[in-house]
Amino acid sequence: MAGEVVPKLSTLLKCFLTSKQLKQLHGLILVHGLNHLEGLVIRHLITSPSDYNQGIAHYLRLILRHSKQPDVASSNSVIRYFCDHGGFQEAFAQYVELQRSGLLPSTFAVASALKACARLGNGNGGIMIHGQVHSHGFCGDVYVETALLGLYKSVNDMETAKKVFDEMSERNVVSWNSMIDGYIRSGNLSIAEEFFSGMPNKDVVSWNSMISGYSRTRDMEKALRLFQEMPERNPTSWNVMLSGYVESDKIDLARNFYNSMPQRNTISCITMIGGYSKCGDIKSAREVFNCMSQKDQLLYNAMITCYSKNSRPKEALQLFDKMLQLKSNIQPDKMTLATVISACSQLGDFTFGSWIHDIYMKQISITMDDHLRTSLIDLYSKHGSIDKALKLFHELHKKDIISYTAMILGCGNNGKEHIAIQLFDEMMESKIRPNLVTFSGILTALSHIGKVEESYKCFNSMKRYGLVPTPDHYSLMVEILGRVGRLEEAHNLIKGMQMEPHSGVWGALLLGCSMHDNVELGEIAAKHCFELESDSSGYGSLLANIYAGVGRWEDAKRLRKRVHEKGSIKVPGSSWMNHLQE
DNA sequence: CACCCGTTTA
Repeated sequence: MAGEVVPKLSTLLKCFLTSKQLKQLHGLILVHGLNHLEGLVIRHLITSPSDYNQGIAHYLRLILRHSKQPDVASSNSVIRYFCDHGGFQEAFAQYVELQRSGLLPSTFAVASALKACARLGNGNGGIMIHGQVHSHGFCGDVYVETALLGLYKSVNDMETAKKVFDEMSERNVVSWNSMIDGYIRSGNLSIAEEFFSGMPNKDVVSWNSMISGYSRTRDMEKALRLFQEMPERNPTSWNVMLSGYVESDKIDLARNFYNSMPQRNTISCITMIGGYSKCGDIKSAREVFNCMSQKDQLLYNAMITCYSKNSRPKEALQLFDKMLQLKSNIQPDKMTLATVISACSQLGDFTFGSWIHDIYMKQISITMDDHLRTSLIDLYSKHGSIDKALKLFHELHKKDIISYTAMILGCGNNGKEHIAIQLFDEMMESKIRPNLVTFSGILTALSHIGKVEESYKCFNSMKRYGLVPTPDHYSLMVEILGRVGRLEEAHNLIKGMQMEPHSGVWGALLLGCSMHDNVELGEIAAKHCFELESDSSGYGSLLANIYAGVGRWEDAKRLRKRVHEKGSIKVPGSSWMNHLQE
């Protein structure tokens, strides 16, 4: 029977089969006891042009795990297939399984597993494989050794990478390029230069890496010189230059360069969108987006992020909607959803945000990761579901500055100030550097519980982290001082500011004055608020309250009338301004 | 086996 089936099966497998059809076919193979044909099915799966996805990965692992005769060749090819298609977790897991069943991996499988570890940041897994490399006698294989070098480079251990490099019996251009990339990423541009000039044969990647090194240090003159000198360019060369201009905030130069490019791919387009997003030019970003005829998921992600980052959550959600409506079968991924959840938080659309968490993620089988958790922490915090947010926070695999900050803010705004302080201390102990947003969060928490001296300590410590307090931080300090009635001190703090205070700073002082019926400083604060803000009705009411509080009913009445009539108070021509300017 | 893009916090 097998004699007949094999040619038929081979013919069949040459056709395009959906993964569902393949599963049915595989079922038939098992039913007829033709287990030796499983290898054929696997080979078809990993060479078929259809996209790699979790389903196929899962299915392949299932076949390998349950096949009667262990098939080393298939296992090895599958590891390589996973790795080449970004399934690093699966590649590593499959390698471990192969190892466990006592089979000998091929050099390609070892190299792939090492690459997978490098990409996953799984240093320990990689080091484990390194040990096995010795016992299997794979040392001397340039692919394996270069992958090993890549592993140490990816965990920022250039010392060991260099050791591997020095001990290699044979080096190829990739080994050299990997070293150059490693030194550039660790900020050792001069060592990278040495390797670059010392290597026997440079290829386009070597040149591109060096250009990206100069781009990173904002040295666009050197980058351009190298770009002009290089013997041949590929699309990456152009894109590296482009991202250099964007990174150094030279958006006009970037645009010129973009226009002069011989060909533009999705990456060029995403880079431009990112550049425009950074300088708030949403319109130009959208134009670039629209120009691209073939839009993929990454492009959508970039544009949705642009909207979200620039406080346009409505547009972000609209574009997300459009992305889903398309017939072109673009699936959102973790990154899309993290951004969309952030847009929901900004809008206060808790219903949609939690629907994504509770239902949609399961529907499209997207698993939770730390980025998603962080955006959900923010969503739940803003909705007041602080316990849910805390639960997510404790489920994080790696707490970073963003997640700590989101949680500190959430606690500070939901009556859990002491947890906020605790988290802040915990964060400092784990040597995570706070940023400006973190300080906004912790100062908010301290403000709510009236901790003046702690706030000062906190505020003054910003310098130590190379942070310059923004007007928002001054606002918080003024609010804290104002709350306890230290208004003169708050005023002095504002006067000592190195930058122009915005209306929020004076507004905080005005609020403090209204709580303590301080007319004198209240008028000064109000005056600044009216100058800085076109809609001053809120400030006007506050000042009116102060007048009323000290019994100046006429002034209060007159001011309230103006607020009521105009909704805003123009500085010149106000009858009571004369009084203020005395 | 190497180079370029997109994820989360006020």
